[in-house]
Amino acid sequence: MPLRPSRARGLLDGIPHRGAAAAGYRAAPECDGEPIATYAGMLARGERPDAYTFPSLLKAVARAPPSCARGGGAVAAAVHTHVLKFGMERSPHAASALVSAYAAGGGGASARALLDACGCGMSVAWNALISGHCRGKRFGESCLSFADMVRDGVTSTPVTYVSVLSACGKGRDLLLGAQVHKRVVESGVLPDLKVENALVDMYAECADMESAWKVFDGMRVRNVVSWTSLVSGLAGLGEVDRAREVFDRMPERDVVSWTAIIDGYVQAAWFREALEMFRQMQYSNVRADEFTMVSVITACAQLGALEMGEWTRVYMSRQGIMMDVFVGNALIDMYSKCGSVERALEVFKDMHNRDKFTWTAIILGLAVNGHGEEAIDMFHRMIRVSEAPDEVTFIGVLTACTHAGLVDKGREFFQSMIHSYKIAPNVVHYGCIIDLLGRAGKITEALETIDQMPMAPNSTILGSLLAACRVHGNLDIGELVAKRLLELDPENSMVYILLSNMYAKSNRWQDVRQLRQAIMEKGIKKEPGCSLIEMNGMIHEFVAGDQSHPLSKEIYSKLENVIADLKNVGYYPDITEVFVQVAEEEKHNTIYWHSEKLAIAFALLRSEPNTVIRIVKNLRMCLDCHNAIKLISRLYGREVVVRDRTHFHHFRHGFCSCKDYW
DNA sequence: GAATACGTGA
Repeated sequence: MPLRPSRARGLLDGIPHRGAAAAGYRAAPECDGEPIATYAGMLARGERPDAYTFPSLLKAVARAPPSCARGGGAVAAAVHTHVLKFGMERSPHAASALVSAYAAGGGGASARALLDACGCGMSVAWNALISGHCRGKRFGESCLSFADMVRDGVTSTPVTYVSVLSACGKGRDLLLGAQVHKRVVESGVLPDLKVENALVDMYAECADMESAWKVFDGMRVRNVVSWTSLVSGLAGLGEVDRAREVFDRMPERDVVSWTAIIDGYVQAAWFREALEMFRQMQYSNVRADEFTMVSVITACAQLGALEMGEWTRVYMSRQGIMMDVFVGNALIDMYSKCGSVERALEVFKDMHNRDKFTWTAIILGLAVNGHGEEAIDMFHRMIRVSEAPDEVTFIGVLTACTHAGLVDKGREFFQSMIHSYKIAPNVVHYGCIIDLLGRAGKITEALETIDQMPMAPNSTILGSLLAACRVHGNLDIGELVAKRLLELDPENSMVYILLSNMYAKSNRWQDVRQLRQAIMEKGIKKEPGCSLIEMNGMIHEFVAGDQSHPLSKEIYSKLENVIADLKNVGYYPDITEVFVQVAEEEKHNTIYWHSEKLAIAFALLRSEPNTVIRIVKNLRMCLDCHNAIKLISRLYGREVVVRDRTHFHHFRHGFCSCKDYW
């Protein structure tokens, strides 16, 4: 095992002769470069570091951006060089810190070698190994290290238990967690607040709430951490209501508890509740931090709440909250999901540290907003800076090919993903390929691909092929796909809508009637359409036919005027996708009152002229709304962005970015 | 004064 650090890259090279800044280490704004500069200054003054210097230095560089040193524990190695230079390798303090840093940075072998060599303060060094692996997200390694420690007969301390329990929880290893619990009880370290908290958290992370409560109830002393573990455990199980009850019962709440409940709402897709909790948090005198803001920005993204998303940046600068890589990534995603690629790109360009999430977010953002070629360029840039793409990155790349109509390129990327990057395609990747082929009109090939997939197609895949059949007028395969789709998902009202649309297009009115009959008989209900629009920081929700908005009267009369205007330029309502069994005239009303039309009427009433109208819809847009909005964008000179369940529609000058394919 | 518990992103 190498005890000498292998090629340490950059981080502390040149110290003490030059300052830290000249040493190839340029602290990014969110990265605290202070301790390194301090260390450099110390050496420059001829002072010798002592046993405590290196642990604090390592703590500081643990937060260094990955671009400074990547993999294999290079950061640890850089510091290791200095430790050796000053002959401090026998210091248990320095050695333990190094073990931890090596393990965290992926230098498991070096960490182990160092541990075996240092021999003193055994428990602490083992603890460092276990927790280091945990910090590096290698939970299995962490657990194995604990097993080795036990086998070597090294005494476990409370810190050992806390570290290994944390690894069990994060690695979802309930079996080992329960075994450690037994040892904890036998060891006699209880009662110990931190160990008990680690137990509660381990059980909560492993979704065993019963055991978590049992430990919690048995605790003589509890603190905010004990409570927060329960809150996040419940939230993680999707039981956000119960999480909220526990949250409300907590004797005190800190920023972590608040973030846990806010994020719980986000994970449960209760985005408005998440924002409401954030509002309450501001009243509670607990300051938000980067973690909180990531959840808040995510909620804004999902709601399409661009104004509020923008406001978070003002808020963060006022509150002194750093824009770290997590926040930056969340912002990129938020702008993308609000249909504002330009702003997403601005954030991307301003980011000093980027990781694979950053690249993936911008690739996806460009791709779904119809900038396929630029997305592919980004992918190549990502490869050039040696950031390794993963399966999500390829979803972005394949989506980009779909949007740019690059069938062959998409196929190439799919192959290179499998063979060069050794990523096994999942059902989503196949979905992209089906979409790619379907969109290009290669319906037969798409169907063949579905049948050759190593997994069963889901309703998304079949649905995308059905949509392709509609656009390309392939009724034969369309009927086939619809049948398979209904076997999979009998309540799927979209199937009937698309199929009926195709029948109508081929003048098969008898089939249209039969389809309608079938729907009536089966009692299939269409999920109500719902559109969100943000206005002056408020999120307004419209459901089809909904009259609950305070300005309802004005909105409906505005809508009537708009429809009259549209009819003057040749609009005629398209009711081929209307399924309720009512008179023709009422069918017209049904589509006039679709939620996105109400939202647009509201926007035309209340928003500033020339501003972009942004709507988020829960379902696929209907044909009629798509036609109507194209005309509205031309007639009123307004840009409209609609994000529906699967696509972005950027309407400008009478055209839609989806080129009528969705 | 080394190792330790709760909440982040595509």
